Amino acid sequence: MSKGKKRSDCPISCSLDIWGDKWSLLIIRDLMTAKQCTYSDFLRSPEGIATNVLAARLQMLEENGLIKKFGHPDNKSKVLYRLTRKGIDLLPIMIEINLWAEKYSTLPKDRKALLKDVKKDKAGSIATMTKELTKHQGLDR
Amino acid sequence: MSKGKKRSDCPISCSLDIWGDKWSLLIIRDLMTAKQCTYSDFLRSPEGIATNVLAARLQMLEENGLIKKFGHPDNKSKVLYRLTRKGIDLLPIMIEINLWAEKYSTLPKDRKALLKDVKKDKAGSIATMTKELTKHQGLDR
DNA sequence: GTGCTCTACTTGCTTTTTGCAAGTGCTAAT
DNA sequence: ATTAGCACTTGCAAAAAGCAAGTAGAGCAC
Repeated sequence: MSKGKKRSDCPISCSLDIWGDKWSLLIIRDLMTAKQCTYSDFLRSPEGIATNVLAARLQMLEENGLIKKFGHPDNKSKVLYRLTRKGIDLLPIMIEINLWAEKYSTLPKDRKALLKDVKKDKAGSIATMTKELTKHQGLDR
Repeated sequence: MSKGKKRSDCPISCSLDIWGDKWSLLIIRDLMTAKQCTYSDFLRSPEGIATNVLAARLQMLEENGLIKKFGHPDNKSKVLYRLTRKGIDLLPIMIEINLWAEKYSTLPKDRKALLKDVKKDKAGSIATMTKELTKHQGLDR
């Protein structure tokens, strides 16, 4: 993946050039649920990403403006990763993936509860969740 | 990719296990726009998938029930690939990817026109497009 | 029928990417 | 001063992607 240029002008293809691999959306997922993560938070995720692959993905996601690095407020050796607006805007895609997966596979019950609300008012809950993420990343200021 | 088992119970992760690579969604895209494709149709797409990779993806997508093979009505040596319901249901995800890409990159103007309608009434146009696909695959009977 | 073409793949080989284990450099706590 | 935690890097083997060429069956053309 890394620095490959785009394969065509198709929006699907261009999007996949950025985050169309097995790991990128899991990083985004972690950031959407936890709001901010350290490098080792990502490593702790159940899927078990390899550390060198994680480093490569984080760099690519940052280069493409989906995430951003911050220093930890009270620990110089810690780094925090957060979503940018461009990253937050992947939320509708994530929601739809969840809904698709719900229809075609069995998922954990905590996810099911969350999706119940979403299905009642998709646009509304996306707006609410987006706002929450936006605020937490300090992007509203 | 191929036969790997699932990495976790997360719906995002499970979905990516099936179609989370650089090529699968482009195959789905082709089927959504063309309704049915032959092997060589896929090869002709602008991104230029390698023939062995295409064969592997088609097999995986069929094994996972997203697409299905049919014989060509008037030519035994031709094969037609079509979406199943499970594949058609990826439409909302594809739409959201298009919308995201529209916001963050420049896209061809024919796509822009299509998205204009979508933005006016997202749920409505997804329903219409799904119905059209469903009918064309003969899944309504 | 023989030969030629088209279609849907397969095979073999090189290059790139992934996965895994171990290591490095910096910070912070004991 | 030693140890521990964190954010990576490095080296190497295994897997996947990319590329070129080949194969098997169907469908004409003669």
